[in-house]
Amino acid sequence: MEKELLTEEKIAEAAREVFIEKGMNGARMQEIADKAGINKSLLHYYFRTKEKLFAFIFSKLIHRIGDRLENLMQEGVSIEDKVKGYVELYIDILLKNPFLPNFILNEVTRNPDAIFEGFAAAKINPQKFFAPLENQLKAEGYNIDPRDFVINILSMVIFPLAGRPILEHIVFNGDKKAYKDYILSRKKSIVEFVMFALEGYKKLEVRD
Amino acid sequence: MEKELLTEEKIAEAAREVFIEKGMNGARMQEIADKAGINKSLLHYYFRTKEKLFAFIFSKLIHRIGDRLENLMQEGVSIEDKVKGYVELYIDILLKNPFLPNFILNEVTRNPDAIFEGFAAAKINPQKFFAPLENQLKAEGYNIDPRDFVINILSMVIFPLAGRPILEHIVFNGDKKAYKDYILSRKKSIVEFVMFALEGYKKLEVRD
DNA sequence: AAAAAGTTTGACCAAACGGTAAAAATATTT
DNA sequence: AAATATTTTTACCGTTTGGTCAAACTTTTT
Repeated sequence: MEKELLTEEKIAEAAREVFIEKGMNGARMQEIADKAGINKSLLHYYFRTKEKLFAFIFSKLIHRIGDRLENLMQEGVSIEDKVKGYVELYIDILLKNPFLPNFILNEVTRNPDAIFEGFAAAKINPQKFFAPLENQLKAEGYNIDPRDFVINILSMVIFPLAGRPILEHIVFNGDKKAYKDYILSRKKSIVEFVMFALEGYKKLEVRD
Repeated sequence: MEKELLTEEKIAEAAREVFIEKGMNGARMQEIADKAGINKSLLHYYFRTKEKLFAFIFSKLIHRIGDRLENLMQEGVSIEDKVKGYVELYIDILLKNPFLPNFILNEVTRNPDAIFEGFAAAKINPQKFFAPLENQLKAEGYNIDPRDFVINILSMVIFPLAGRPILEHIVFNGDKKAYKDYILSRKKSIVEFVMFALEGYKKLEVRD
């Protein structure tokens, strides 16, 4: 009884890799089995269907992301330091997991309902997130919609990594090192760009 | 001879819709045939393989995008007006084609080589694009890396539309109208955000 | 050590898929 | 109108894919 730990973990790790790289549609149960060094039947023994295996992997992934978001909401940290911390953390994570952004964008489009159950289970709560942020922005004199603030930063961090092949080819002529150096340089330049923009919102009258 | 026009166009339109929504892997020849109101064999009569059909559709798409990019590079238009024009044009296009960003991000990851042949054929030339832009930015006193300038704007325009299901659910609690209104409001707010940021770059010393 | 429970394997299946071949229908040329 | 070329349909094929089943092997319980 209860010796299943090793095998199940090998499967989970293999499935995570294949799913993230190929997506639900592109992933093959055979490939996952091979990568885990086991039989395809054994895969169905542990996770009866592909759908169930996928749901399991995705749910774990979302939980990890939810936890990380939570950690970013500590009080007593200035807006600038939050921006800096967020940008650095996520660029590092995404550089190590190049397929993650596309994977999430994809699956969330392919099957929204199933995905959002995962979000709900991970207790990702936007109101707990936006309300304090809005207060802090106002307290530090930045009169910007907190949604714009968050979404603009998210965009500038994630998009260049999600669109890696495009940038790498079109902007950097296939020079992988130049691309990676550029992405790393964005740790500074995004913070700079955001803080310059925020400076402009200091001068604005309070709106509605 | 040469009556093939109608059928071929019906196929192209159906294929475009299915490919953009489901991607190359998710698309089914049968679904394309059904949507075009024809037989599956007839589909293979016009475009022998799925790969060929996909290449044809993708190539047309890239060409249209390349043309639009070209139009945005006219001289004699201020940076602010270029930002404004670009943001408005692309938000409108992407609102009408919700699956386009994810589709391109996806296919470019799935099969880069084939895709970049398409880019090359569409004569998308980054150097012709970045050099004049850098000059104009400097001429107007904005000491910012033109790559940051372009990529940040691209990010802020495309990402919230590529991640529509996520934003719609997490930020707007499934309220589609609230989401769409917000995206439309970004036509102004992105320009504002960018111009505020650019203001900061005016004060910077010229860097290498 | 026998029985029972859990794990792993190999052989196999039905459905879905991309694709083909030849007949049938339609249009074009002579 | 007969012959020719083109377009469309019908029926089918080989592979791939997710999934099953019973047998074999291993571990745990009695």
